[in-house]
Amino acid sequence: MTDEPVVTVTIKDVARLAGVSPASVSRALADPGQVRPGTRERVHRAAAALGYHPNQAARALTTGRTRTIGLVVPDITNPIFSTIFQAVQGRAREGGYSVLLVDTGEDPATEVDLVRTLARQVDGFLLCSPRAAQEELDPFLRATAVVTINHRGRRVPCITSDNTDGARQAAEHLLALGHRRLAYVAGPAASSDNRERLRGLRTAVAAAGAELTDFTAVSPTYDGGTAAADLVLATSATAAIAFNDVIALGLLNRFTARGIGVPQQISLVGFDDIPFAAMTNPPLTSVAVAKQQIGRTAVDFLLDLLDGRQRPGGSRLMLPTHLIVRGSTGPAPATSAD
Amino acid sequence: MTDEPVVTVTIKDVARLAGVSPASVSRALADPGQVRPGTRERVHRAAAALGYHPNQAARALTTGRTRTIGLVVPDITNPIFSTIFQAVQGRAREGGYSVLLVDTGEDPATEVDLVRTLARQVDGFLLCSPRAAQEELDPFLRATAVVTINHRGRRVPCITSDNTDGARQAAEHLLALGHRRLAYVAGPAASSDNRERLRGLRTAVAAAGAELTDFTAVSPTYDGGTAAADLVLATSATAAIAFNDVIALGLLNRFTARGIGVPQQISLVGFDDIPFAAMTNPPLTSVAVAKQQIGRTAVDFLLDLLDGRQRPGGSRLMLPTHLIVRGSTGPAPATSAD
DNA sequence: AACGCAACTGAAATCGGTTCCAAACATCGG
DNA sequence: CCGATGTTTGGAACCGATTTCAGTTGCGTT
Repeated sequence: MTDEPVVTVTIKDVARLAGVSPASVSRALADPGQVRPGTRERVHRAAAALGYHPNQAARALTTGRTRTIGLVVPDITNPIFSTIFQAVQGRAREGGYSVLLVDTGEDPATEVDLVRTLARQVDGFLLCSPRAAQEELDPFLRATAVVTINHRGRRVPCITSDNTDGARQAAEHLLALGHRRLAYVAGPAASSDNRERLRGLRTAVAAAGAELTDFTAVSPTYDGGTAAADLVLATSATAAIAFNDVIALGLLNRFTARGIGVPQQISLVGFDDIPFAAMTNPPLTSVAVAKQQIGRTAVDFLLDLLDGRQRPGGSRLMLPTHLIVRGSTGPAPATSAD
Repeated sequence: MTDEPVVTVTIKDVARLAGVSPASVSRALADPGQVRPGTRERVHRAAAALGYHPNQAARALTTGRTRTIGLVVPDITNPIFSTIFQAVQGRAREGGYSVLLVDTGEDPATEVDLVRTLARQVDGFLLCSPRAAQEELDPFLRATAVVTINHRGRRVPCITSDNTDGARQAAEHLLALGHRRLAYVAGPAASSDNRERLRGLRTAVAAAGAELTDFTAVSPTYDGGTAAADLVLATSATAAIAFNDVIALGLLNRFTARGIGVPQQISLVGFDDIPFAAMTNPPLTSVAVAKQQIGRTAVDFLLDLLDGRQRPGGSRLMLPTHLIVRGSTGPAPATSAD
């Protein structure tokens, strides 16, 4: 049992051991060019010997930088968000940042509240699929650095997916299979993703002279999907598109439970291409988004913002989407062709 | 466009407005009993008027408390961990704490490394299903407050599930269905959960005079499961138990892909009872653990530790598990009864 | 009215870094 | 060899809170 001293080792301890002033230690560690090679060497050796790790709180106090970024998501159990988290954490760590994850439970009020109380503790926020109204969040966008993900804000840097095109791909796939009556199970009204997906569907469906009905799911969750399933079946739609895969899985489950064959009687398409989409029976056709790149780029944008760097291409990026066809979509049933 | 001052409002500003000293503001806000009702009233009004939020970094510097706890998980995309995160965040927030989520990517070295570098930034850690060897983490257990989840450490407070009993329930369920040759697809060797589950199976299977083969999955993930599926089929086992549901889903997928009927030809049981387990076809029989209570209690234990409170019952809790029978388990195939 | 005690308040020290400023030192050209 | 210049370095102020310590106030006694 090593009885190592649990006392905290401060910059002064390092300074004493290295035989320099605390100021020099700070410089040697932060900006090696400021200090003579010999001194730098001694400082580094001393720091290593003592196992010195700077106190982030003290550093934050003077610099005003916490080196922490807040990632705000509606529901971390949705794999789309946990995957984005991993990408964010990876990139953040490369830049020396930690990630404070905030789950708002899909509740706009909670979202606003948490952002407000945490605003002073982070250098900036990554707002992922915000559910709160733009106006609610506006005050913070002014006071704190913010990059939005999956949401096209007014003058905020943002990373989005090409939802309109993804929706078009999904619709055309279904239309090509002979479907003429489609149903869309929508997500949160505040979600710009949702609006864009709906718009993409409407355009493609209208161009083909087909029909589109839309419902709003109670919540963009599995249970929201099961609840919406019967509504979809009550229409005579032969294909359903869900706002996201989690809803789609809920639909699938309820369809199967009611003995409706997928895709024999109804085809089903989701969004996001979460890993579980490939595991269901039948596996789910889905519109894939670039989760990794979304997460990494969002961090890049935020760090640029914090460091006052200007992006050459501007801080708005729209990433392409692509349809992944699996077993949940098939030809429209012959019996319902009228 | 409201042109509100974006300048930070400090305790001095509040003090000036309230006509008292900063010290009194601090007292009025922190400990209302210390200060006269009239003063308290004025301070609160001033703070509210200015929208004062104390600077956490400054507070952390004097108090030595960051009011942040670190939750370390192997893989946040595994729903068991994201669910635990939600429970942890909920309870932490009630106590005025934020949660720094750390995903180690199932890598023991990363785990040790991240814990080391973040140790100074949090008041304590919740180590969830740690993959690193006990000795590796020991130094931190001394220096930082730590509560382990899903891992029985030596003298560390811990929250675990009754894995042995859960495994027993699973085994007896299968034995009752007539299965005589079982296979266990194991998880990480460092996981005490894994060891206990294996032990529980061994005991129950031995008592019934049946057979148990075990394999170690490449990783406790979906892909690990698909990879292990063929190994399982190569034995003549009629039932497989997986270390967790994610592995089980991988097995299920591969079984289905190879045309093996579940449960007609092979029965399948997972652990954790993640929401997706109910969504597959067939839905997965699984051993449920008390995710919510695990997360909440872990926070309680950690806060007790930080505040120097002593738990009456000691800081070790084992929560019961229970088998949830779904469609993936059925009678052993008659043809293979020998 | 004077006294003692308790409750309240403010000044100042402190936490552990960073950074400005000025002093010390080294380097170079003339 | 001297002064001018540029590079390193240490001292001290500062960030924004908390907390100790001592001083002030208010109140109840006698």
